[in-house]
Amino acid sequence: MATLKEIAQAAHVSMATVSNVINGNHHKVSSETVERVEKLAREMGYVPNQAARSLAQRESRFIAIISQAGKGDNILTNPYNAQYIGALTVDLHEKGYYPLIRFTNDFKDIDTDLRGWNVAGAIFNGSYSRYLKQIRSLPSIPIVFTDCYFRVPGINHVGVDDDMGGQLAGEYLGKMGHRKVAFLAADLDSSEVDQHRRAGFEAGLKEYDVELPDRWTFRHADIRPGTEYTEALYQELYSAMQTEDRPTAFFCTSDAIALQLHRLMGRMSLRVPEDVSIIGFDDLPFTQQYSLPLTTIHQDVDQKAHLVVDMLSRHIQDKTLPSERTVVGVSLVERGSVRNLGTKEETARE
Amino acid sequence: MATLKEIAQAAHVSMATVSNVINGNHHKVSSETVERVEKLAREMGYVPNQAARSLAQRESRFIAIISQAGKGDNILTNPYNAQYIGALTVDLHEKGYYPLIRFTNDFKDIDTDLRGWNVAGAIFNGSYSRYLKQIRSLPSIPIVFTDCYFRVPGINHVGVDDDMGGQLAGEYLGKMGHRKVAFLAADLDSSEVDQHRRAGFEAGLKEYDVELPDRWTFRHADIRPGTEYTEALYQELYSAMQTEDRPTAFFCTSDAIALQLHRLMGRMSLRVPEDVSIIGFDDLPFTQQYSLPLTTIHQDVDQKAHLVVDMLSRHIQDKTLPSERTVVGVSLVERGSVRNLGTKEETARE
DNA sequence: AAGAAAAGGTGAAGCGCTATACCTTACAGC
DNA sequence: GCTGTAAGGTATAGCGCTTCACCTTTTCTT
Repeated sequence: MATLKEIAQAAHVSMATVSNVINGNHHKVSSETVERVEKLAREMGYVPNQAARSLAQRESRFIAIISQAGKGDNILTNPYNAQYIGALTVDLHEKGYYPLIRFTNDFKDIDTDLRGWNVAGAIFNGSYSRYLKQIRSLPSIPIVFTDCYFRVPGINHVGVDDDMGGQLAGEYLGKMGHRKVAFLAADLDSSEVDQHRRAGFEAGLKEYDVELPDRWTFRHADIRPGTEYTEALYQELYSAMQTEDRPTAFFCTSDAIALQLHRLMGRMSLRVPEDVSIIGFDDLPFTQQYSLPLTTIHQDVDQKAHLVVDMLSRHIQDKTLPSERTVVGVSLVERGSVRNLGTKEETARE
Repeated sequence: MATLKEIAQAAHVSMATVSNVINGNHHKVSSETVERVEKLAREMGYVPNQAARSLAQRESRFIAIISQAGKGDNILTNPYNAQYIGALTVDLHEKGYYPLIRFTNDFKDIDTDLRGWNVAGAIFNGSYSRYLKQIRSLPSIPIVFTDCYFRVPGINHVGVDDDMGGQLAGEYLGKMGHRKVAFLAADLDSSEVDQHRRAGFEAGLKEYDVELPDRWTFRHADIRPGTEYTEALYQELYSAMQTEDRPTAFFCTSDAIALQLHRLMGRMSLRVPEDVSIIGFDDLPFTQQYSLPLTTIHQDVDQKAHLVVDMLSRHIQDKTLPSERTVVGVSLVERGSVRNLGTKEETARE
């Protein structure tokens, strides 16, 4: 509860000097004074008042983390978001920042947070392109966008090579002899990420002359069990799987969806990979605990968080830095959820 | 970027009046003035500066969420924490508060956060009892403790009926004819929650004259795959399961651990529930996606978060309120991971 | 030896808001 | 007509910190 003023009085120096000591501007202060002030501050249990500091500096140590969600939605139920936001939080703390977390789609909320708290920077996760004009009108703080595909210059972006991920999945299924494949996304219509994964998937399949038919593109999966969306998906899948002409493999845009699919297939008494193959996307630590050894596209979420925080903090420190774009690579992790149907070449070789 | 002062000038009223309008103290202002000021504020895009407000009021709209973790640990990897902290965040936003999230075990960090930001309240998750004296010395803000067992009066606490949960598990295994049972916790030595679940478990077993031997109490499970802790656990489990005299059932203190166990059993080619039965704890939405239909003890995490935020906000509004303790009930959810070994009575009935 | 520059320091204006004390007018009650 | 009080409003002193302009003394440079 001691204030900077009290420290100054006790140390017989000015507030300016104490401020310099506390903030590490030691070049302005003799080392004896530094020591004396630091000792006193420690003894008196001094903790700087962040509100006062933010007010005086017109900038806080907050970084806004904005993630898409409806009002009242708990997006941390999704393990990808949890892992990613947790990693961001850890990295931010290490750089002396605090995460200001807001799960919303409402631009008014975002605006109020960003301006009200004088945040030092912001991280936008998801497809916020429709708010582009409004985001541009914000006070000019550094922003890093992730999980989105803006088509404008001058923004910082950390992306994942979604096209390549899709392509790897497509090529792999092709190589394993699958010619009738399906695609399953959480929200294909509004997620640019999902769209790119699909495009890459089609490209990968094309190398093996496989087409992805529209009727086997499932656009709206819900990862929670027992919701109406999940039931609707089940019905859709059920009718697709009951015909003789049915897909032999599914590419899902996340592991969470892949596991959901696995469960729904189980309800139809279809086994993975014996009856149907599944390939996922993400390869989160938690997924690996599942009994199903899921073949999936690996992305390094922790590294992504690292890059985001690093990029952002550099742009906060030097506002003249030109905008940057980084893409995190992906790789295929072969486990056991895709069956090898054999092809002419493949079987010949073995 | 407009300030309150500018609104005041534009509306030809004092700053005090604008402040009253913005903060809803309408009883001091005529309704025409209210309308005029609100209109102007909207037009000028006014957003209150939270730092200035916190400074003037000596209290911010932040609620600190303190959760146990080592430095650098991403506790949101654990799905229970993710669900719980996500739910807290949503509930706090609905009441106009902001979560100030800190994952740490270091009291200095906690102290700095709480005092530096002038938080309105705090939520401590985990076994912080060793810091009791220091917590008591904090500026007197309302605090709610969860997932812990303090033995002192005067604190607010929202707990889960861990003893009952353990007991239900014990009784159930007893009823299903299991006489050789094991127990698996994440961190039995330092988690009071785990200790209570174990005590309840023993009590439940005792009703069926079953004992929980010490050699079958596994204290340190790691939910991540492939870590050295996990490998160590595997070795321990392996030697326990290779003898003729081996446990037929396990009670795990969380679903995440139960899934880990399931996986490790799979590595030993032991099937659940055919070769070994497993009962978990938590029943999170995400767990239900797992292919193993896990019998588990259900706790309502969302409701818990609700109770915590409600209790805390009441205590913030009225600091004279006496301390409260609430316990959230649990129930057994029977799925299919426990095998019925049959007992004299049971088999007789069927 | 003189001037420049570096080192070490001070004072006080403000950042944007809240809250307290106080002021004015209207009018109800007797 | 006088008082009491409610309604509607104002002026301003902080909250705790940073920062800028400025001041003094010491230490080079040439």
